[in-house]
Amino acid sequence: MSDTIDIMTELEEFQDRVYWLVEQVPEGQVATYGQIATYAGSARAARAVGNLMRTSWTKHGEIPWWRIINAAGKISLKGDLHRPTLQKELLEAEGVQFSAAGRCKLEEIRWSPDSDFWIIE
DNA sequence: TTAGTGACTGCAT
DNA sequence: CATGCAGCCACTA
Repeated sequence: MSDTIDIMTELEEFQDRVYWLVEQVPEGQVATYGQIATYAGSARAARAVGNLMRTSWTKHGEIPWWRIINAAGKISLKGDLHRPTLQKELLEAEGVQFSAAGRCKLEEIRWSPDSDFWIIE
């Protein structure tokens, strides 16, 4: 019984962690779905992270959802038709540049948890 | 509780 | 590079 409760708790925490992590990504930097999934505790839940961004980005106005892109350094084009355009505009407004192929230099602007990440409880 | 779904990812072609 | 494909996982109805 406590097992079931623990599992449910973990799932809820995963979701909350994802939102929290996304909030940590600073302006001008980006993070990948897989990255967020990893730091949230489930390295292979990248797809699930994408789902969370898809289903509730409008409900979390404080979350910089546009700073989350795919591992190829590109903006995911699936789903909503207008969101990709808006996402690109928002990122470019922060100084993120995209190649003609729609790819940004992930190696240079990828966010990584620094000291304060571990200090915050 | 089960089955379907998708803003993903790494590897092969 | 661009596609295709199978594996993965949390969310939802």
